[in-house]
Amino acid sequence: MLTIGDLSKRTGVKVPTIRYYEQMGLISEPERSEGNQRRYSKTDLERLAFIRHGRDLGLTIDAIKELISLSQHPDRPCVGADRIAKEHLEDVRIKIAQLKRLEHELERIVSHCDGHSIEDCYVIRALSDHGLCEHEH
Amino acid sequence: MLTIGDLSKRTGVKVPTIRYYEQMGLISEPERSEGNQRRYSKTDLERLAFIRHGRDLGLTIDAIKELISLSQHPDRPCVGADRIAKEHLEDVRIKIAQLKRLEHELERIVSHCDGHSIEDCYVIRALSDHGLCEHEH
DNA sequence: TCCAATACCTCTAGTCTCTAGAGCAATATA
DNA sequence: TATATTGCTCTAGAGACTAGAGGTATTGGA
Repeated sequence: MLTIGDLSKRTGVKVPTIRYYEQMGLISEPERSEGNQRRYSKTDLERLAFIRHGRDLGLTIDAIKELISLSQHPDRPCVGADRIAKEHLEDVRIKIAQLKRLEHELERIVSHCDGHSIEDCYVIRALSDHGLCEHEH
Repeated sequence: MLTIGDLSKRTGVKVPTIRYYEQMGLISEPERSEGNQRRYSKTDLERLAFIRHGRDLGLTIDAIKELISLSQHPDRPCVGADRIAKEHLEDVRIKIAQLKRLEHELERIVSHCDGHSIEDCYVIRALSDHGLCEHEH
């Protein structure tokens, strides 16, 4: 039996976050000690590690909830889980593309800056005038 | 004189968002019509376009505030503005690198999925067992 | 065994950047 | 003039936590 602090240390999920996950229905309400403190089993530890891992990969709470519910029906085909992962992959790729355009734009802006007065500052001017940008964004 | 709706159409910033920016002190309180409706000048339009542009580039409200206050002292050197842009560029690069690792991980997870039962689903297994990942994350 | 330190409890509110809705007033158009 | 559209304020909600107040349990050392 682990205390919430133990669980936190082992998974790297902060204590208030664990309670938050419980509230959101991601983990079930654990047993309690006589003094009303949460006591966790090894199963709870695994579940939380799963959640942590999903969050690290950028999945939303809802996506993780769905995966958990899928994983509780081991007989069904796993197309659902596959779909969630694929959709997320697509989102990640779009985000990368966006950020790359942004990187480009910022590089251009920064490289034009000569460090003199604000009046001529390319950073300020570029922000004021979209026309100075290379791409739409 | 522009109404808030005109301003919204011209800048692409939604009406409630404009009011929110006013509340946050990003734009000054505009004049009002006799019936208490906001009326904006061309200067307000430029300021809002500046903010919009900054937000599109991913700058925080605070960073934009700082840039605005810098731009109001045109005699000072622009190292401040330059620093803000450079720091942000660095953040963007870090984010891109993170997302790329993630993309890689997700690709691997998805490609292993055979579409059969959950029991053998690589998506679920990968989330349950960090050891199946290639990198730390 | 007692005391202090630490960890835990609940509850509320705050973070950030908006977005949505209720209920009502002003303005524009036919 | 009647109606449609747009505007107003205020409050609450989104997502995923985080922080703090005020109090209780548990643990380790003297």
